[in-house]
Order: sequence, then structure tokens, then C-alpha cells
Amino acid sequence: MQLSDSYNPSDFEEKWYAHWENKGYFHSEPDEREAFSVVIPPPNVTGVLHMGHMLNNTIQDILVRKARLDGKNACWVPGTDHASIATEAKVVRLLREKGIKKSDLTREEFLAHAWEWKDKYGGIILQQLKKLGASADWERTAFTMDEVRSDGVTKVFVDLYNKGKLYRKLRMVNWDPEAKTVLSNEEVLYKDEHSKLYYIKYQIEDSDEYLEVATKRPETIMGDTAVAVNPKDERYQHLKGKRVLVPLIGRSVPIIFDDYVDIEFGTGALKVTPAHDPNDYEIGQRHDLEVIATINEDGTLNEKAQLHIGEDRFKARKLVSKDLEEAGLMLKIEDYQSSIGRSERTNAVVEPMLSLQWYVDMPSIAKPALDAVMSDTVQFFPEKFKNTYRHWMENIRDWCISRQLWWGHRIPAWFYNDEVFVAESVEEALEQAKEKLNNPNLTLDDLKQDEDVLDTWFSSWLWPITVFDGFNSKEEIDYYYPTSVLVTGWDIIFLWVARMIMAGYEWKNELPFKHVYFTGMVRDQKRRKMSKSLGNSPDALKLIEEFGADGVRFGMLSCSPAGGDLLFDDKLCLQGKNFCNKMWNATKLIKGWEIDESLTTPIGNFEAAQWFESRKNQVLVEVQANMSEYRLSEALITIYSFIWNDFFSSFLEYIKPEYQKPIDKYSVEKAISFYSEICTILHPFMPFITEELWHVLQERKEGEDCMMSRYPKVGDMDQSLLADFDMLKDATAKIRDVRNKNQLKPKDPLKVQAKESDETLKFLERRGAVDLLKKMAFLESFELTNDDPEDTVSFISGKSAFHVFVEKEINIEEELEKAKADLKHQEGFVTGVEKKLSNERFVNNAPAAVVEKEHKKLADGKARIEQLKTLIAKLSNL
RNA sequence: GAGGCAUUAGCUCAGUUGGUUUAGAGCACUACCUUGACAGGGUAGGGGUCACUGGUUCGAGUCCAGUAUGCCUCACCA
Repeated sequence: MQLSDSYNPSDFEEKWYAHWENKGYFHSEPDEREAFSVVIPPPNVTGVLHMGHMLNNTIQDILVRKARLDGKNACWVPGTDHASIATEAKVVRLLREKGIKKSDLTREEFLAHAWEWKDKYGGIILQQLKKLGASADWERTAFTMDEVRSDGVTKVFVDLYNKGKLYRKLRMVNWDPEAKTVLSNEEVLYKDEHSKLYYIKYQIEDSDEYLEVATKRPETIMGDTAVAVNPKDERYQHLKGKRVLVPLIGRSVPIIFDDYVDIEFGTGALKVTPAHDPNDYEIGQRHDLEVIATINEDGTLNEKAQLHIGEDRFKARKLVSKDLEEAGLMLKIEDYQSSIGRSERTNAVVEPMLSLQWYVDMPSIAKPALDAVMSDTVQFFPEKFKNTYRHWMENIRDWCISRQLWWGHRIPAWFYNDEVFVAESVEEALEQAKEKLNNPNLTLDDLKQDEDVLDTWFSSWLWPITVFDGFNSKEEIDYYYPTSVLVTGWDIIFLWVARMIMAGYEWKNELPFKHVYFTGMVRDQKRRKMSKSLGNSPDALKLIEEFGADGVRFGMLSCSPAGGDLLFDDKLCLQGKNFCNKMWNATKLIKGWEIDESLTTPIGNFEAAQWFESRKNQVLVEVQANMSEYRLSEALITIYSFIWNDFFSSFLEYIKPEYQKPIDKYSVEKAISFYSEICTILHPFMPFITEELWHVLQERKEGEDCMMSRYPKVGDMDQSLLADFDMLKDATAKIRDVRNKNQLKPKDPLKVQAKESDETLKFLERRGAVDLLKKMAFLESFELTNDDPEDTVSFISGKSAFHVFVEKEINIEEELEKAKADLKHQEGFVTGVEKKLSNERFVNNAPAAVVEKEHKKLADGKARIEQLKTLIAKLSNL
């Protein structure tokens, strides 16, 4: 394959993705290999790709591709969820634009529209994931509302009901007046917002006295059915048995005494509106108060409010406030900060309402799930989320799962008058009804199915089971379950992660995944969460267009510690793209070399290859350690600097022939085989460029693709060789520095002598490394000496002095100063070590290896000091 | 109100169960380098008393306690 002149990702990214897909590389079937399975956190079917998805799916792809390269049977199941509220809202809006009102449609008609929309636009996000390189098994694409997944939902609902872990109850709920549905606690987001505290006078019945009450919500006073004070409150003892009149409407309500009331807060008197406040409702229950609901499902006041009927609750607040002022009943209005709950999906202020809903008894299923995480059976990365998880699980509350919507799984419960029958089908429900009611004449028409659907999460929590058809067949679920790792954001730890673990234990009696990797939240440079409304989120597809998928993947990953925030910056993608460009050019260099088979391999090249092999093994160990702890960012940086520094800057420079001279065959073959291994090592992170270069580097057989290659195994590391090459690198850098500081040309040949020592003697024996030092530092000679030559610029490498003969006036002052500073540093170092070693308790208590290391540090330090002192003496005499 | 997490170079972060030549990386910065794979580049360099105060230990960026600052989660008083 030919290489074009410059790196241009759009030239080949689509080509390779199509190639992989056509070859069926993404598809997995159970076999005898070890399985590595991952289920995608199903994105909302209405969604489009944003930065969070990019990060999350890049990470999954890295893990899956790595597992594949390790020879595992990798299976990444993609799919979407039906996003009840969001999708229904979207479809309602689209219909409205066409002039169709939802209320004019039957349920069936509406659902037909919704499905039409879903089939046409749903799942765009999955197509977008392909641009990112996601190696998901598209043949397995699942949807929470398809047949298999729906079937699981029904089975689970019926099962929980039969086990007595699911029930229907009248309760104060979180109502979303915009979506006109109830929400679970987890779908309500609380934030401090500015509001006002209104101080209102309630006249005491048959008296001129007033009782002052503070409230945030004057528009609810028409629903008041009592005013409460604390029984210990001295101020109100005389009001026992008295009643007050609700302002504006004049209803007479009792003054009640309840411990709940805080004497310190406000006026110490609380208006009680049982229909519209959870705490008031409980007080109402205790005191047997009337419940007067004054607010409609859509947040407007109803006729029970008597005033401002039909007005929205916020407008009504202003109107009632004005009424009160006009009536002289408003004492004062204070600014006030308080926590306001809003719907996660619609952002509407949640209205507490009394409503009959279905609930799952969570405490009854939570324990195994809590234990699994606390014992690390299910392991969290990072670990700190165990705390959050435990806290929630130990205080878990029942889960409200019904929703007043049409788009979703309809609740499998049928009513006959007040009797309810829960079954997998209406026929079964009918059988139950006939038996229970002892009425064989009942027909299907007599039963009326619950109108509501289930919370979307009630299908998502089964995802790791249902994507493998785990409620119906054994083959796949036994092979792929439990899945290997779940990659998701910590923001849905309760909404999704905890519930999946509970479902896993409830129905599979087993964990759903072994590891959970919590990604960070993608934020902008000002640490703001990226959001549509702020407009601070870059267009994901445009980014890919600009930097290439590999560049974007690099950018996302190079700054994403697990669980921490990710401060996204375009520049990181640019760095990724530049890295690709560098790899491209290095390939051009290698492919441009002319091979002369008659040339013998220089010993330097030979040793360089041996060194690189050892260095590679070091890196592999490091990468493996990082990957196994999900330190992906570090793994990538390790690989990045290995490629750039060790392979390009060192190895290729070591073996590079002189300009326009040919190279020996061995060196090129080594370069190509190393580069191929590098492609495999980097492939999980940057799949496209590595596949492209893999094929450019050498002709490959059909099916011999980088994506399906094998990850290199860790081999031996020659520590002595590595040490010699460290000296080579260090000495080269320092000689170059001498050139820089003395304005010597990079290629003026220099003479260098090193003081004879055990390490320099050893280095000299490494003939190839010596050759390379001469080559890299442009030396005309390098030899050992026992003298301390004059007229040289000197430095210390390791513990040995190196002398560079510069044919130039030396700035003695500067050299002396530098040497003295270095000496001071070294002396401080040695003093520290000596102190340690003179401490008997250290020598006696520390492990032998540590003590020995300290001895070596001391000896090396002393050797350096000696060299420096000699150098200083020499300079001082000049 | 309860709990959690953080504080390391100008910025963003590593520092893997306390011991690897008295703290690392990327970006940013400085100097020099441009007809040679690559200026989307090369070569080298400067920059940190690891928030503060005590303690444990032979040894602390790493463990403990307290202080300060910041962030987050949960539960909430109208």
C-alpha cells in the first residue's frame, strides 16, 4: 500500500470502519474462548452524540478492542432506550407543529406516530458512534421497547408483584406538571434558588387577634386545612382549641399542635396544606385533616382554590400575594434561598401531589446488591463511589415506577371495578379474575388495563440480562453474563447502576458486571458542565471532521481520570492529530529508506534493537498495570511517550542512515516489526491510523489486520543494557547542552573523554552504544581517561565526569558556579542518606534491600561529589 | 443538617497498599535550530519548601488528628 504525502484522516477512517464491519470483526458468538462482554449504557433514542457519549464510548471501545487483541471473545452490545418522557414530549411537539393535538388522538394513533418517528430518526446516535470507531456488535443492536426487552419487563413486573415486592399505593409524589406525569425521587434534581418568604396574617376566629404564618407558597393557602405550632411554644399556649380563618377565602381551620414545627423558624407557625406538601400531608394524617387539592395536573389552580381558577401556580402566587397586600394581610416579604426540585427531563418545578401509583419495595431487594459492592464482588473504579452507593442503598426508598404517559411499557395490570389482576397477558388476567371473583362469565371486555406505562429505568435495569435474552434462553446469557465491565457516568449511579445490580441478584442471583468504571463529567475550561443551554458543548461530529476520530479519541482520553472531571479543550484533540501526523511522517521515513542487502548491520543498530526490545517490555508491563486498574489516561500517555521518545526520537535516530545512503536489511526489518507491534499496542486507543499504518508498513495477507492481531507478550528486560542506554541518552543530551551553551554548531565534531569508573568501563564495552553516542552527539572521538583534562567543559552523567573539548574560550565563572550549585545539591543529598544510615533503628528495621539501596545511593553520591570537587579545583586553578 | 472528595510547577493532572539517586507528565514559557520523514517539527533549558499545624514512623507528597479553602452527594424548616 502507498502512503500519501500528508496525514489526512478522512482519507481512510471510513474505509477501515467499513472493512472491519464487512469482515464481521465486530460480531461475537459464544465459543470456547473466554468471553469479554460489555453492554452499552443505552443512549436516549432521541439523542444525538455529545461529548459525554464520546468519552464513554471511546472508553468502552478501548477496553473491547484491547480484549479482542488479547485473544478474548469480545462482545460489545449496542442499543438505545426509549426515553419515555423525552420521546413523548418530542413527538407531542412535532405533532403540534403539524396541527395535531395529542388529546385528539387515541392511544393507538399516538403510538403509531411515535413509532414512525422512532423508526425514522431514532438511533442516529448509533450511526454517529461508528464515526468514532466503536467496534460494537451491531447485529445485536437492542432497543428497550423491542419484543425481547419488553417481554422481560412484563415478566419482571409480574414476578415482583407475585412475590409481594411490588404494590400500588396512594402517596405524595413528585409531579411534573409539564410532562404531566409522576417522577421517581431520583428524577428530581434539587438546587438552591432565589425565592421569597411571605409573612401572612391569619385572623383568629371570633377574635381580633392574628396569627402570623410564614410561607414560600402563598398560592396554596386556599388548600390550607390547619395552622400548626409547636406544643412547647410559649407564645401560642393560649391558642389551644382555637381556630383561624384562612385569608381571602375565610375558611375556618383548627390550630393544631405538632412537634414537627420548628419554634425558631419564621414565626413558629406553619400553615398546613396536606394536598401540596409532603410534610403537611404527614401532619394531616396525624391530625386527621381534610385534604383539599387546589392544583391541577398541569400546574393551574382548580375550582377548589376558589380564586384565580385556571391560572398557573406561579402567576397565581403573584396574584394571591397582591390580594393579600390589598387585604392588609401581608406583613412582609423577605428574600429567601431555598432548595427547589425540578424535573430532570423537563426542568419544570416539581409539584408535590397526592396520587395513586405503583411502587417497587426496594428494601426487600437491596441487600445482596449492597453486599456485592461493599465486598468488591462488584468492583467500583474509582473506589470512592462505594461510599455514595452505600449511603443510598442503606437509606433506600421505594421506587415509583408508573408514569402517566403512553410511550413506554404499558403496565400489565387489569382492573375489574376495584380488583386488580397482574399477569403477563390479558387472558391470564381474565383467568385470575374469573377464579377470584368466582364469575366464569367475565370476558376480556370486562377488564380494563392500567392506562399508565413504566419508568424507562424499569426496562434499563434489566439491560445486562435482556440484551442476552436472559429471561427466555440460556445459551447466550450463560456465556456472556456476568458482563466484564460497565462504563458509565457517576451521575446515574442510583438511577441505573444500583438498580442493575439489584436486578442482577433478584433474577440471575448473580452480579450483572464485575467492574464498574465511572467516567468523569466532561466540562469546559471554566469547569461548567457541558450543556445545550449554555452552548458550550462542541459539536462532536465537527470535532471528528476537524481532528479525525483518532485525534478526538486521544484528546478525550489524555485528560480523563476515572471519576474526575474532564476539562475538555480542543487543543488536546490537536495534540492527538499532531501525534498521528508524527506517526505518518515516521512511516514515510522508514518506507523511504533504500535497502542494500550487502550491507552488514552496524553493531550500534543491533544493540539499539536489543535495547528497544527491552524497553518495549518495560512499557508493556506498565501499560498492562495501568489498563488493569482502568488508568487509561496514564496508559495512553505511557504509550504516547514510548512511541514518540523511544521509538521515533531514539530508535529511529539510532539506526537512521546518513542522508541519501542506503540501510541494511536487518535494521529496516526490525524497524518495521517494532512499528507493527506499536500499532497493535496503540490500536485500542487510536484504531484508524494504526490500521492504516499497519498496512502501509508491509504487505499483509487477507485478513491479517491490525485490529485482529495479537497484543505483544511481555519478554525479558536486560537491565544492564537499559542502564547503558540511559547513559547514552543522558550523555548525548548533556553534550548537546554544552554545544547550545557554547554556541557550537550541532555538527561540529567534538572530542569527549569520560573519567574511568566501573560504569564508564562497562559502557565502553558496549561498543554499539559507544558508536551511537558518537553518532548522536557528533563526536570525533570518545575515550576513557584517568586525567582531569583542562580546557574542557565538564558534566556528570551517572556518577562519572565527562569532559568535552571545546576549542573556545570557556566561561570559567559560569562553569564554576554551575559546579558549585551541583555540589551543594549533591552534598545535601548525601547528608540526607548518611543521616538515614547512621540511624541504627533504620539499619535494623528497614528491609535489607532498602538499606542496600541507601548504601548505593550514598556511594554514588559520594562519587559524584568527588568528581565535582576535582572539577571545581581544576576550574579554580585556571 | 449528615456524609464524602479534593488541595502537588503558570494551567490540567499522575504519583499504584510509606523506601528507585532528596517530586513526574502534557500544555504553556525561554534560548537555539529551517533546503535532510516531520515548523502540525527538532535540540536543550527554566519552573514546585507537595494548602497549613501537629502527630505516628528508622523513613511521610503518601498514614492519623486538627485548621483553612474549594467541590460534590444525600436529606431538609414553612
